[in-house]
Amino acid sequence: MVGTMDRPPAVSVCPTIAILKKRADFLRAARAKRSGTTGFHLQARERAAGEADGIRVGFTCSKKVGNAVARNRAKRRLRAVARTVLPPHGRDGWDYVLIGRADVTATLPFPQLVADLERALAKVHQ
RNA sequence: GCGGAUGGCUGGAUGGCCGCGGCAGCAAUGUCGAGGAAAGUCCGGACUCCACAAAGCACGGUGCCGGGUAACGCCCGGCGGGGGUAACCCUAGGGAUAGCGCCACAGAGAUGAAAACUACCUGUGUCCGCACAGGAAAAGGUGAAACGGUGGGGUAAGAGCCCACCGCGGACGUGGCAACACGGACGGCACGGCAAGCCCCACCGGGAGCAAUGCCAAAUAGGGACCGCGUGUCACCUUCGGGUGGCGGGGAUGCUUGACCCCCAGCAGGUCCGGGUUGGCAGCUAGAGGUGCGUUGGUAACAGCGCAUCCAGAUGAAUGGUCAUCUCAGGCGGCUUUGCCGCCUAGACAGAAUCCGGCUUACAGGCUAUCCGCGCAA
Repeated sequence: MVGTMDRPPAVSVCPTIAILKKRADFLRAARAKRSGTTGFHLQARERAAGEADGIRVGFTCSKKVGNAVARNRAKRRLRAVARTVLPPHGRDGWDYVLIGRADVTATLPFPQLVADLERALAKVHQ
């Protein structure tokens, strides 16, 4: 099992991770870089100076994902993936938005989701 | 044992590692954290704001009877009707002499009855084929329904014309709180169905909803346009400023009438446009509370009392992610074959959003109680 448990200790590299709550932030992120994977979509944006500190992340699961149970489950898995991957791989000063997809976000093996996010981050950071 | 009927319960378990929200705490930490339907948003309430004398009309809902409840369209018990061998199930089930409307097709005729054709009887005529007049409403044919049915008497032929039984209506009596049930003098039989077509009757109902509502902060404007009312009148008092009363006008959130009340030079009210915020706090979770046990009343729903116990409050929205083991169901394989082991797959419906009581709908699998029919055994 690769991505599961042996993460580096979240000390030096790890800035605080905040949750996006404002609709405006989501809209701004949607106009920036994006990258699709099998399990989800990633949107990422480097904030202007002085906007906020740390890494910020938001999650979106529309009605297309399914009923309330399916949406919640997809969102929770995305949250778990973000918590695993972002501390080592995310960049300070960026906003990330993870968008769930119908069926696959809830059913794909967890290690694959982790690998997907790592790859997608590398892509948008270019 | 097989088949069936009606309820009730459950809705995977345990443990690592990593997390989230509320509360308490300086902190460490502690503690609590989705459902039987949280769902659909279909009823009923609590709560909040607005409106509110009252009456009438309109509109909407409910609709056998009795009870339960904060209330209900819910629940319990009973009655009528229908289905089933039975357990049991289904049932919008007030009024058709208040009125209107409808009853297709077929049929002569579809609702106060009227009776055409074939057929029946009598009379007259007759070219012996039948025609005309009258009687009758039994038989035939249509239809879901044709104004009682069967048998007998009776008659020219017939007919409730008469009689018996059945059906129908039914004064009255008995039982029941009632719906209703049972009996039934009498009536020769008239009085069809549809009210889930309008309607009538009885009862109930003000409107909008937690994005209700209240407070705070910030920011911008410190606005523009339009509408509506309008400088009443009389009497009395007066310190001459004004005050009181009557008349008149205006004001009622479905409409009309309208008691009381309020207003009638205030610089206020209403509508629209433009601009800003789309933040925080309260409401916000303990209430007609749930559950269990006991007890009292009641057939029951339920109510009273006692004890114990439990009680999420998020707001881009917490209550989880992942791994393992076990459990349960199915499949495959193996073996030491009433069983055991291994591997694989599957574990439903579904996520609180102010809170309660219901209803409806969805649901893998499992457990359980009572009852009925058949078969076998005794």
